[in-house]
Amino acid sequence: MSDRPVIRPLPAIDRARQVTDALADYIKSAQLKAGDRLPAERELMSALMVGRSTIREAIRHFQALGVIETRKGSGTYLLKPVSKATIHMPLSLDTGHLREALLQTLEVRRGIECEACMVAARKRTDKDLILIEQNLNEMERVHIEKGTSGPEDLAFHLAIYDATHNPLFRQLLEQMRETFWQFWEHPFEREDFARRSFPFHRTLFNAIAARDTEAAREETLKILEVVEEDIKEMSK
Amino acid sequence: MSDRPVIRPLPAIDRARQVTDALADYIKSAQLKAGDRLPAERELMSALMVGRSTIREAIRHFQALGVIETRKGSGTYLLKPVSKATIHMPLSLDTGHLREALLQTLEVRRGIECEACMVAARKRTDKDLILIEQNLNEMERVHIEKGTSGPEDLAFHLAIYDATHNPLFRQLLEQMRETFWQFWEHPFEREDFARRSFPFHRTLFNAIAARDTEAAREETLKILEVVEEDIKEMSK
DNA sequence: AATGCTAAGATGTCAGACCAATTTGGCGGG
DNA sequence: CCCGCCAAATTGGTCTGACATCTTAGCATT
Repeated sequence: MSDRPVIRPLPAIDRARQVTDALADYIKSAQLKAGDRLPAERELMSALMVGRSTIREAIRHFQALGVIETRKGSGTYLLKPVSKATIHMPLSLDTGHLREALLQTLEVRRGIECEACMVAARKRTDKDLILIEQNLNEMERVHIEKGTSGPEDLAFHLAIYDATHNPLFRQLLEQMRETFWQFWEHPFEREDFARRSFPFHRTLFNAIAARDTEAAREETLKILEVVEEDIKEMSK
Repeated sequence: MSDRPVIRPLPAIDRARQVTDALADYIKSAQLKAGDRLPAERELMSALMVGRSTIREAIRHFQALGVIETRKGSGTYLLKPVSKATIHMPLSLDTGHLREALLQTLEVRRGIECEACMVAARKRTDKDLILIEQNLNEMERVHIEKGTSGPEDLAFHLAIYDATHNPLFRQLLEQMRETFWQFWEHPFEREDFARRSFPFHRTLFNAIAARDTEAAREETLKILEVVEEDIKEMSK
């Protein structure tokens, strides 16, 4: 019984890829931001003229990649904007204990973080420098006031990453932080974690301001050494 | 109306997570290696007592993470052994053009690669050193004989990554290479790509042999500088 | 023994139904 | 008029069954 030729001539290969691409394209074209809600599965289904299971498998794909999140009864939400051209690079880390995973990740982070600060020292514009200093001042203010500074510390480092004018640094380092926040026993939030690294933030800023790449590397290493010691201490 | 208590008492939360965990556990317990075939969907279905769609969504999850691969009509195959405890860290990279992506990635790679070589210089055992030198000798032999050495060059660097005793270095750097091999116009394989970096491989080895971390960093930087110049030249 | 064909088995997709959680809107009481 | 409660609509989660398509292996023919 001839289903006549084809309204949808695409059965060629890989409908799944087509759907993930279509989803990514929609996200891009609709200018969706993190937190925005995506169309319901049944809407996508009729819009793309594919079965619901196909839609769901595409959603699961992005879910695994940390791009979207589903909330039962509510909808699916965007976590990180993507496009069809986005390159996904999933890493799998196998270690015995969490402590080991943390330290190994820190070792890699040391390489990336040092390079980021060196590049920032070389490529930063005056505007970048102003932003970094603002975040540093805010961080120091909060630190002195409350004795600790979680979000402000992060903001300071992110400002440095942005000063590299290479988005990969921010994406990589931010994602590494996030991943371990998931596995961390949140309630810990030790008030004194990495507190000893506090003074090196100002010296790191000075190095970047002076465009002194080697000094920037030195100061970054000092900060990370404190982090390493504290991780070893806490997870003992 | 009592469906009586429960054959499957688990509807609690997250059946999907349960299935991915079950799959990961099976992979671990069955000692599956890369390339091995997993049970058919319908087998898993009856074994775990869940619907086929649930199984498929779990498979799609691992597929997105690069853990398994499905071949229509054949089966699903394991790419990277995992366990329930495996930490997955998906990275998403957004860049404009390929040239830009290559250079930005290289910038990050410089950080990681330098750190890897420095750590290798510090932590390498004598056995690691022997392996590295074997790969170096083979690479030099092929290079002199054929004028180029793609796989042998890779093997040399992988041996260095392994000498760090931190699996993350190998995973990250190998994955970065792989990812761009996908997007590369394969036919390129320019015979002279990075050829000028050839002599620095021996000096890098000497630095690692001498446990001289700073020298290892210097030689690695020289290699990567050649790579950067060649990328700029070729993608012009 | 080599070859070609068929059937079994696998994944890929679609459709329909029901469940459970959330959201929404209307209704009634304050 | 406002607030709170409850029911209906919406939405993701799962199961079942069916069919298509590709792969593989075994069988029969030459």
